[in-house]
Amino acid sequence: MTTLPRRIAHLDMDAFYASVELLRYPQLRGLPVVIGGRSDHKPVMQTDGSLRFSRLRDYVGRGVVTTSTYEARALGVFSAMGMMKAAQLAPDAILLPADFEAYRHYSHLFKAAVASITPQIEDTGIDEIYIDLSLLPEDSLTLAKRIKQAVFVATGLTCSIAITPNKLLSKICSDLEKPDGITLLEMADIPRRIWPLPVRKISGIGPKTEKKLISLGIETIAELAQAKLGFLQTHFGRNYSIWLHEASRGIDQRPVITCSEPKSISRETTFERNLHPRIDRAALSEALTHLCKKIAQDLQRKGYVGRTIGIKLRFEDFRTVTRDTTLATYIADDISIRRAARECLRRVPIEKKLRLLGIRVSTLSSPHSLPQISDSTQGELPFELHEQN
DNA sequence: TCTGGGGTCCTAGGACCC
DNA sequence: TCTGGGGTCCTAGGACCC
Repeated sequence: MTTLPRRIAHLDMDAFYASVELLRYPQLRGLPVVIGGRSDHKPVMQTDGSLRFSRLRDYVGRGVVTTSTYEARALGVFSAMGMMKAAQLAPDAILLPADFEAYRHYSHLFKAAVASITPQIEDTGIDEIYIDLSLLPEDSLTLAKRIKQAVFVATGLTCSIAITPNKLLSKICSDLEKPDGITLLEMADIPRRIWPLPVRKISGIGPKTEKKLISLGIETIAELAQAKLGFLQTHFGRNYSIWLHEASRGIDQRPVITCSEPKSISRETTFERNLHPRIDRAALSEALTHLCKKIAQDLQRKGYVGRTIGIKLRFEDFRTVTRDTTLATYIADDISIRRAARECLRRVPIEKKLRLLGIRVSTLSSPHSLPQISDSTQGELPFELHEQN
């Protein structure tokens, strides 16, 4: 029996957060708009009933750009850029705070629209999914158009879709015709369409690896494909080298994963100003308490308990340290989380000011799916034996 | 340009067990 | 005991993704 080539789609919403904001504020269409920063720059209603929007030039403080419209991108403003730099490049751009509740709402809408066509969907983020189309009868172009139409009808938003034999290629290709694009690609197209691209276009090659590859004289995916596996292995780990070698040839056997459980739940906060471990002790303690309460709510809302509690600290020089501890029992309440986090904190020597504090809960389990204890030991082991106080 | 917040996966060493 | 080898769990850090 021969196996048919797979047909995997990657669907990526176009400038998702910014586009959702434009649905709400259509008067901003065509203008450079930037989403990000703190949430104290919401539009203000004027006495004449019109809205007054903040401008990027008015922004002061920490924060990065979350998303920008294509008009703002044309001015050089991209995701993850510091707000202060963005303000220099586009001082007149409209500034809006991120509204994740609204984005999650539209995320549900577009995913439900695709699910009405096929349930073979892998969730990979708020604004993107993979879809396994292998078993559908229609040709790829018809499917791409149908999916885009369903998404537009459900949300009023456009997306870009690529359909190729695997996730790696579709992920690269959904970006090639943005916005509102359709890209179809087969293995035979790789030399012409994939190899000329810079290595960074491969999802999994980040800034560090890109820099290292360039220093080795490898800038394009074609040059990566020409590199001998043995050569790569002298500069990268064994597994990563094999992956680089295969990725450059468009090889990727990963399946579309239609359901998965979270591995960790975390909350972190960057302070408005760096906090001194002793002088600002009260503020730090308050931040810790707040994070623990939030994460306890998250766990409860999502129906998880966890037994590994970790902290993350970032110092003013940006050095980051983590500590975690695994308990004998699963917990989900803020008091227990805080107690474990405090123990972790005591193991870090803090000699610099702090800019970030984070809390993470991992080794998760759903309370109803906890390993059952046999009747004879119920109520004895392991829960009470190791109860922490 | 001093760089957010929520995640995943990988590596590597040590403890501990058989 | 001058010594083995595999498996699992725990911890810390790093790269990467959206």
